[in-house]
Amino acid sequence: MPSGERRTTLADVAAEAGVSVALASIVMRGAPGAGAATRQRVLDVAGRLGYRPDSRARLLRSGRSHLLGVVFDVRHPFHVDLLTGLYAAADTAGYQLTLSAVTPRRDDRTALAGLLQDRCEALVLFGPRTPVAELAGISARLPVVTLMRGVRHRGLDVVRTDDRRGSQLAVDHLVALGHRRIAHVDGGRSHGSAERRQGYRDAMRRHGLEASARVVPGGSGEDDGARAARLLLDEPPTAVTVFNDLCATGLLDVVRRHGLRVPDDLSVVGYDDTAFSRLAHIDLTTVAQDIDTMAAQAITRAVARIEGTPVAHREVLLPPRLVVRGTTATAGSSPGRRAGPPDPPRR
Amino acid sequence: MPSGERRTTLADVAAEAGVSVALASIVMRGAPGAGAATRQRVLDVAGRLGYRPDSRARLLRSGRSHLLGVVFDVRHPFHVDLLTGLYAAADTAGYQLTLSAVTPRRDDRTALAGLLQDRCEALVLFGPRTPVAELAGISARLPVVTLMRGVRHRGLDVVRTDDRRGSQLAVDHLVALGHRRIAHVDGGRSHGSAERRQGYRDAMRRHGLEASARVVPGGSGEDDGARAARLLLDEPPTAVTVFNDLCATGLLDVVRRHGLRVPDDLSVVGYDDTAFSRLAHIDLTTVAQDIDTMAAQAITRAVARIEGTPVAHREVLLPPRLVVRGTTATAGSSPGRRAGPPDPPRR
DNA sequence: TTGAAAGCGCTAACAC
DNA sequence: GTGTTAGCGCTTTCAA
Repeated sequence: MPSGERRTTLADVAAEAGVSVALASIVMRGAPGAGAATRQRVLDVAGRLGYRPDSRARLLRSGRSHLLGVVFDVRHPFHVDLLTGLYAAADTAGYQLTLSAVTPRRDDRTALAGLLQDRCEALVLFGPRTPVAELAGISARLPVVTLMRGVRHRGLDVVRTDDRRGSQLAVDHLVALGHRRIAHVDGGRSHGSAERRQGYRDAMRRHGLEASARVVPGGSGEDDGARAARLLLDEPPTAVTVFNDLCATGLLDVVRRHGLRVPDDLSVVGYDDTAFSRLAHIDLTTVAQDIDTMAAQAITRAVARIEGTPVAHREVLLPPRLVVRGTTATAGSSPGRRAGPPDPPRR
Repeated sequence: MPSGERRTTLADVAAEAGVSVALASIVMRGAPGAGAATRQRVLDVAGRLGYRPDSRARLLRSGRSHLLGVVFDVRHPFHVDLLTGLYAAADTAGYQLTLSAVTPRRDDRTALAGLLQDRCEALVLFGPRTPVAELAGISARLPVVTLMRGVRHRGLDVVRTDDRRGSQLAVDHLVALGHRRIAHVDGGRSHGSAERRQGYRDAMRRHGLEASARVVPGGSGEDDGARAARLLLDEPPTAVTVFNDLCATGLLDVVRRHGLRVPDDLSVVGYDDTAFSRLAHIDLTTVAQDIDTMAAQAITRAVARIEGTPVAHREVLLPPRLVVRGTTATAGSSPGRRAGPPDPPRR
């Protein structure tokens, strides 16, 4: 019956070990100032009693919480992937993470409010939809680091991938394969959409291909990709860069049903290196964001702000990386599957 | 500069409003026992000062935390999907969730330890790999609800899908389509593997098909599916049920490359209804678990244990549901894509 | 309806 | 080395 006895407190341990609470506290924290024998005895008793320090009481007293609040969206696989690196980085920096999720039924504001009550020392927000004014208001009380969203405000730190550069990498890759008629499927109102489109435009211009540039309305979903494919089909290009991977799979499906072979007739580049892109079945060439560095930078920033370390720039722009898989090939290439190795190692 | 002033406390609000802290506390909690005018005044001051109650201090004093600890694994999309329903259910029950993630670099034990310090009133564990003995030990101190793992222990609550029944649904579906030579790709050491295999065996026997039953070693990854496909290829059945969706995609990829058409030459049923299975490109017939009910049941259980409400059974077994998509068709069917509606209504 | 006082479990000064 | 004292921000008796 769990509700029966009170749980073991530091006082219980101290009493059992025959020392004062303060001394027991010193031992439990691993702080200097306790005899070796005593230390061992207290530790033994604590273990035997199944003692677990109460982090709340501990933090309440010590003022600091060493807690970093994280808001992520369960719908975005990329967010979830980021958590791995974030935990590792926080651990290294000596901080704990407290997670609050955004779900289809739980918005940004709710997720944020929960963290604010938990007395986090800083907030790490994954692609927040919260208005900048609101974020700014919060950042007046505690440091806020924004990931994957280019908010421009002097109180907010931003860590994001250079999406413009990412699109350029995609176009450069296709041009190197001999493509000239390269289209771009837009992301609509999604974050990063404008940057990715601009990167495409820049690259086309740089290659002297502005004349054959073509931007088709798309979006972030599979449906959007399918719709874009139909628009493209009247006068198909030889290659296309797509806003993101999910949209790209929608496009792939439609063009294949219309008899186009990928990559023989059409090369396709996605964006984000979403988990499913790696499936042998999809095997999508895509632009990857450097997840681990993003995570590390976010934590570094947050900690620097908390501890008052000077930080040069408010915004960290990370270089993207092209992951070449099976949906891109040389322009006008003959049928046949590429012979290369499946995937470069990750992580 | 966020580090400047101390944050507003209840004492500040009380002082500013000219009342005692105790009274201010009553107002902030919405507890009865304060005059309407006073109530309004305190609320106004709190709003003006941007006061946020400190949950830690509050919980420390009141003893109860109304906090439910959740351990999930970032690698499992299914876990992430569950969070949505879990937040909703917890909210309804008047509890907060505190999340702790398992990652490739952060194990079950670490995730659990973090929550234990946070003084959760109960734990909800998603497919925990922790040894039963350890879980049992924890459950002596606070209620533990396990999801998606059939631990048998009198102190642990279990909420899971009837995987045996799930495999049977898959086989029944295939038999109804006229298949008789149906194989099963095993999940190896993964959780649920034995149940799913047993369900397959039961169903084959029930249909008088034991003679043509065939279990091929597989696993939970795409590679495992590919390997299984090669084993199957020497004497291919007309249909196959696969341990999970990821394994199924690996199998699909290989059999297609060997010239087999799906579903014309081979029907394939996956398991889990993982997000990518819905992609038009993959369009996998699969067995779905009832995510929302699982979430609701988990919370209901946890809360019942906390509040001492009697609960009939330790284990809740939820019925699975078959989702028919494009990888299954009648045995020996001629080429052509199925014409039916995309997804049938539940059950 | 309101306030004073005690104390949740712990840490941080300081004394011994 | 070790114990004493005070108090983090809040809720909770209990008395006024």
